[in-house]
Amino acid sequence: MGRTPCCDKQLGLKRGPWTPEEDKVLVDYIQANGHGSWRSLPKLAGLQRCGKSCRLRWANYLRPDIKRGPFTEDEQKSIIQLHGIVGNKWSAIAAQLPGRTDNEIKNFWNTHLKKRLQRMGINPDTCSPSPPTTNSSTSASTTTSSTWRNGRALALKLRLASTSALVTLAPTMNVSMSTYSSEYGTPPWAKRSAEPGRPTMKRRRRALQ
DNA sequence: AAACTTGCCAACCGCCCCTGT
DNA sequence: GACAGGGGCGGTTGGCAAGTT
Repeated sequence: MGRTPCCDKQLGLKRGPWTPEEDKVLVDYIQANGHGSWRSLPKLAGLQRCGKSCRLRWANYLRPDIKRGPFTEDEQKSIIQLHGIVGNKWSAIAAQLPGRTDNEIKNFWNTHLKKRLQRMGINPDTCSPSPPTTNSSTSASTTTSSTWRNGRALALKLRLASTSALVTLAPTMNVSMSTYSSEYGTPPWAKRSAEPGRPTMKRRRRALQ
């Protein structure tokens, strides 16, 4: 229904890593004109990229308000707590961490936090102590890819359920509604989506080049 | 020093939702 | 109400650097 073929399928569009020249073209264009329609942006800016790629590059890397550098202890705690509540809703988590991108948080979770929790004997999916993997589908925090296949539907449900959802989910993480609100402000599911364009940590490899 | 393995992360892919017609 | 276009999201992948053998 209404789904268009990915713009990436167009012939002649460049893919892969962005060059500094492309970055500059994109930044200059957006700063001068705003991004407007992402689909038409590449043509207007003179980029051989699809709009989706431009949006991702801007959101994850080029935006000026991106916070670079390692995650602080507080940020890590926040990620763990929020993940226990909303699961793999990276955009919702990112919305609570100014300057961090969903992609960055997702990568950090998968490469650092998940392993750390596992080493501590904590199930990263449920944030509960060393649960025997029972495949219980009743846990709202069960975040395997299959369970969260329709993650956006869940996000919608959370938004609709509003506070009651938090009341249901919070016990998993020992986070009460008042605690959550005071610490993080508006719950992520109360927002339509994450704040667009939270760019990414600079790439270590590139920095070394 | 070379070969191999592991860790990391930017970018891609495909799905779904929202909005306008 | 149905459809189409566009944007956003989460999962996955590819490639490079660092570490190990």
